[in-house]
Amino acid sequence: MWTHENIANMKTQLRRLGMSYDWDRELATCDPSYYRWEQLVFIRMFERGLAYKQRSRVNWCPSCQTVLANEQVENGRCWRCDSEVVPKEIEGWFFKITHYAEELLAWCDRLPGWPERVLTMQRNWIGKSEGAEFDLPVAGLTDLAVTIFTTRPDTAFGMTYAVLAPEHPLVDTLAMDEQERARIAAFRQEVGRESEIERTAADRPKRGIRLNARAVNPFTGEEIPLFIADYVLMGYGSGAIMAVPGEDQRDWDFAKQHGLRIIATVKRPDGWQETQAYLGDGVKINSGFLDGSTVEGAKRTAIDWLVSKGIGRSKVNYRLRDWGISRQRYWGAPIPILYCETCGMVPEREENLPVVLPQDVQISGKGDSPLAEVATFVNARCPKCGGRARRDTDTMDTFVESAWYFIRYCSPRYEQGMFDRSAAEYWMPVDQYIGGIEHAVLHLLYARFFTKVLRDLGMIKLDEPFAALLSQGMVIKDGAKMSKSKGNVVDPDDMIRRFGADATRLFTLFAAPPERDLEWTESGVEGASRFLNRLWRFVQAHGDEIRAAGRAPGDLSDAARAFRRVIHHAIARVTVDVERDFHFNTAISAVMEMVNALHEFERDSLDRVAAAERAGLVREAVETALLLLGPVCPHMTEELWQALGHGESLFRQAWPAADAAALVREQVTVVVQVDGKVRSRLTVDVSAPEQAVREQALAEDKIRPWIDGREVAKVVVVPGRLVNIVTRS
RNA sequence: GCCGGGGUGGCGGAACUGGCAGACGCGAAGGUCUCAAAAACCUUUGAGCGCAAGCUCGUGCGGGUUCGACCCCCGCCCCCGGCACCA
Repeated sequence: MWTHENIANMKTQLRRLGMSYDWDRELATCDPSYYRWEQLVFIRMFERGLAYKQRSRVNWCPSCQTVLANEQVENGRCWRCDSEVVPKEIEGWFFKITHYAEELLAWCDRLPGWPERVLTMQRNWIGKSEGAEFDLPVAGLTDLAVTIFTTRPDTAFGMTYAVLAPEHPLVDTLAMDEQERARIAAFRQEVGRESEIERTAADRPKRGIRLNARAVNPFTGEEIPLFIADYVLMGYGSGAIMAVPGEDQRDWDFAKQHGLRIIATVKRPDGWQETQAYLGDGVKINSGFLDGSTVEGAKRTAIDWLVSKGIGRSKVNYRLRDWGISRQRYWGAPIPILYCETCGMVPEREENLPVVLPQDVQISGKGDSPLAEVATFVNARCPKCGGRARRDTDTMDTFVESAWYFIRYCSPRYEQGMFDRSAAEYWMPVDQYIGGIEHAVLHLLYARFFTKVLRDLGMIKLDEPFAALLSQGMVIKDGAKMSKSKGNVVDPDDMIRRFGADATRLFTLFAAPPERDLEWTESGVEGASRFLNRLWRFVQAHGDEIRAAGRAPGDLSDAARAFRRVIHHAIARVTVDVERDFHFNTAISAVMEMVNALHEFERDSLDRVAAAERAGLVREAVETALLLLGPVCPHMTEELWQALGHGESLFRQAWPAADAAALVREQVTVVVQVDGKVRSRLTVDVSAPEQAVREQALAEDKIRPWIDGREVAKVVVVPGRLVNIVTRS
């Protein structure tokens, strides 16, 4: 209900602003007829292991009472409500987006229509790092080893200790007695107490405790101490590291605190002070068989050695984590999985889809899904054996719904499947997608992932959903992003009431190019309104003249020809700006220039231009202005268009084409510079030969004093632009 | 720290492929109309100097390339965004 009311309000507002959407393709993602296909895809993904359930530590928003995906946490806070996120151990569903990490990354180089900053954000988020993984045997325990990941296998000879994440499962095995177990438990508690925000605060002293067990550095055969420390995270790599304090700043800090040995394995540059780790390039030293090679070479040699010994391999790690999609909310598509007492976890049968979100749900706020309270929903029959079964009570992240709606748009009423394949393959990919930058690693990443999943399920031949992306800026008012919580929102209805939809639209497009933030100022809207009023009044005042006017004659006076050039220049400019760059701001300014010139022409031409010529040009200018401005200010332009006696709508007219002949100039102004400084201007025929222009420039009265007594070393002539006279004293 | 984007008048922003920096709009100042105000219209509006013609300076800072640099190159500074004890 609430959702449908919101949709209705939003539609009213969009209509009021005169937005032309194809409402025939409208769809609601909360409609079971939409999300049933999502449930079907979920089942397909489940069958292929792309959707799986796992108990793990997740991000929990205590205010929304739900799990959040990593992408939905910003600086330790919920993207939606800004509350501090806490860790919580919970069972939930995940989509295996990590399976596509490499492809998602690789395609970042094949999306030339996307802004660089969005691609950068996605690359950062995926966070590929290449290195090696290998085992450190635990001293005295032949069958036990700690697997570590490093990007610097070349520094292995400098490994003077190793560190496991506090939560690392091996830690329990390594603990030797009750006393040590107690120390570990105490340390874990200390670390676990901290919030995400505290834990990620920069420059925090590294804490850790030493284990009784020791490991062996396989490169040197030496025994080294083992630690657990808070600076090693279970969620990345293998949750354990080799520590090389000589070449890693974190290890250096920790080693200094605990009095551990530091070995340099790369030759330092001259004058290097041993006050920090050395991260640069250089020749390997103190590194056995790696000595003498470069860092890059040593990395390869070290990996080859690990492989030959059978204890390690090269390894690529990604920062990207699987997409946690379970939500404990009362919206989003239900997860179509049942738990049968005899068959276990079973997906719903396809013919039983959709699993519909029940109505009349009580919100308990207990941290459980509200659906768990609805007996008629929870209790069901096993699709396999018909016995008693329980439904999964989580719903899918609503980002799943938005991850494919654009494909549904291609055939919104299609009932035989998620989409009509031929329609989808005809329309997709989206030629030009538009969205806010805040979705750089949310929606835009999920949509790319989901598209690839659909492709691999054999449903569509499509690698990427969006060929080109325009990421618009935010609306800024009084120095802050416009938002309800900041209380600085502008009510569109209020703007429309006071200035009209056209002026509101005109200002919005005029104030800045779309990819930049838009600074909202009321005086700017007033300015837009002023411009439109001026045009309105002009057309009212000249209506009769325009309606009576014929076409302007072919042979025009100079003044008329100059003005006609402005008209056609505007057409050319607007066409290019809009079609190529979406730079409506410069397009609009070109129309404003043209309209300004129109006022001037009307004022100054009375005694200089013949009446027929004048009326013809005024008509051409006004009609062109209306056509060019039509998409921006549809209401007023259509009304004026009709007022000028046109029976057919403005929006049924062809887009104007610039008359190449009108753009031609017979004469141009050429700047004359002496040593790069503008000293004079010349008006010359466009066809004037270079030599003549040069001579004319040199002969100029204003130029002579600047070159008298100096030797002219060189004269640069740029046809139609400038003459630069270079002198030597 | 790494990666990306930026830095141009009082403000939002223009400047096409290296060729007149500041288009267009806002704001401001002065004027016309008016008893007055609003609206509208006209003029001025990068800084400095000058009666003027005009001159000098000027696109974050310092260098460089070039006849010529907001634009290209090198070295910095600052702002915004992303990532970050990620091994």
